[in-house]
Amino acid sequence: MINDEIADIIYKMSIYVEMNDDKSSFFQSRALRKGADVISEFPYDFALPEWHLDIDKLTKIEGIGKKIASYINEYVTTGKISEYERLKKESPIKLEELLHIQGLGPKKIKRLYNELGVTDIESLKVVAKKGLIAKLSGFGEKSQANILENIEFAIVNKDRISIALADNVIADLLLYLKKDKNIIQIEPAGSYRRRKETVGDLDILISSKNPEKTIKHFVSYEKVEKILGEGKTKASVWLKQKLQCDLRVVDNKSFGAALQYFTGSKEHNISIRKIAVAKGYKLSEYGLFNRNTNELIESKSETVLYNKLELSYIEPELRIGDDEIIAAKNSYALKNGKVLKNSPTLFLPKLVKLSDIKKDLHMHTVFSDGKNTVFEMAMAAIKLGYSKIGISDHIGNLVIANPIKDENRFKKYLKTIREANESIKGIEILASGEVEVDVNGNLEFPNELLSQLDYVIAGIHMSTSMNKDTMTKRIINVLKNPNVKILAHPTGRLIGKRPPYEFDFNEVCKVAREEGVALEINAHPNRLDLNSRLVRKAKDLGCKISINTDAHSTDGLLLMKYGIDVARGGWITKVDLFDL
DNA sequence: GCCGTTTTCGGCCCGACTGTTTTCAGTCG
Repeated sequence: MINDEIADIIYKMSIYVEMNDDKSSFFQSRALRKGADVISEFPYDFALPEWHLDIDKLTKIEGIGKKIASYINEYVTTGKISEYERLKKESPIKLEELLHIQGLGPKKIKRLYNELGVTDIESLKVVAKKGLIAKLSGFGEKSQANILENIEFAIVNKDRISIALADNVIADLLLYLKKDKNIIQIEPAGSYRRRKETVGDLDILISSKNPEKTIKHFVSYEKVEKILGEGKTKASVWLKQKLQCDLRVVDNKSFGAALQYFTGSKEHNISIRKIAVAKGYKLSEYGLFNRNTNELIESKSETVLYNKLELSYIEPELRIGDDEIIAAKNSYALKNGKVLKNSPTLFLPKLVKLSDIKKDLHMHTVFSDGKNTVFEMAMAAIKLGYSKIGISDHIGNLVIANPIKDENRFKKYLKTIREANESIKGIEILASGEVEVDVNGNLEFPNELLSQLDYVIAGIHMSTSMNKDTMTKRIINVLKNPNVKILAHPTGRLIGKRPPYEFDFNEVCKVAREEGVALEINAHPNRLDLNSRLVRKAKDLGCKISINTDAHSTDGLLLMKYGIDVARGGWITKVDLFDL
């Protein structure tokens, strides 16, 4: 999303500003940094005209004033922020390069420049090797050695990783951590707990009978490549899986408050803390306190904490600092018989769970590019407790996917599925196909034949870089095909690899609702398409959502949980799901 | 640079850790 690009630039601007020593620069820098945080967590895409063109609307966002609003507008319309270009050009220092080095911030970088002429990693290396850094006041041998060590370390890229990869890393780490018998409670927090599609680092919260021993145990994990910090209550390490992991140990009686605090999002927490303040409380990771007497009110569980603030419990996936808090307020009031002002319509949803899922309508077999047979897929689905699956091999001209292209193969395909359905008990096997959509929005296979299937999934894989209008028409046209019941991975994005294609999402949702076509959440962790934000929008526009794995093997069926994560982030309940 | 039922000037979040000093500034989340 363009928001991340803007946030990144404004964050860098904050650093350039912070290099000035005066007090006003310090606060200016902090405001910029806060703005960058807000932008990166903001749930709507600033590329949408209703956002970046409307300066008044932008400045209503907490933390965004006139200046930052104009930066957003400028970046979306011109692709750059001239103030940033100016700051960068006028600075003799390759700041962005040097900031990658752990332990170097704006202040130290500035002193290294003023006193030793350091402008980039290369010149830093030279003065460090000469031993000049150790001689500076405030620096020392240790600092110099760390800088040299961290220069090598800075080369490693620190990209966000997919939630699926994070799941693997965490599973192994938790297994190890739990060997420490001092641990009372242990829970991953942060964006991992909020089930974001990618995570930048891992946060783990622990309560322990012996915090220091638990920390020692943590940093001794065999997959720790480097200890970044180690204290009495927290430690940070860099894992061999190229991921930072922060561990925090708290007193068991503050576990709930700490879990709430470390789960975030930052924006959500800021809103929650404001409510606390308005009610005469103070909220921190140590608990909810009476603001005047400092008396502890509650800290054991998240639920009671939210309830004390007259909010219903908010599921982590919803904690983005948007309207979930209003919904929680309304839900709480309704449940507790309080008078609701202005007859609100927004309440917290009862989110869909993995155990609610009893079918998967998008999967491939050996008929196209899948690894397993219809029989094997069906058996795997029975194991998962499903009552229904839809076999949906590629049909059309998508050559790389070994598609079904001719009538003979199509008939054989259909016959195989029908026979499997007859012979395999305990599950209903539907015949479908992921049919390629041509540039005009027609299916690449005769409709008379496709109508013999139970339903068709329309899938766009080719000619994806057309302009917005043409793409919108293309999608709408295919939605109007009476055989089509599901639109596969609607935006075509591949996380971190390919941006979504451009089309009018509102218009597509409108037609999808009219035509009774469900929009897919493709549960593959590389796709997660639609994303949570669009799912919420589709739901609000009355569309049904179909969560499918697009499995190409029996193992692929297990990825359903990632689709559920997205659905939950998009406020999806059981009734919003597509039924067939 | 942002914000405001004590507001348009004068405040701005904070706690843990590190490395340096010996009480603290800088960094990080």
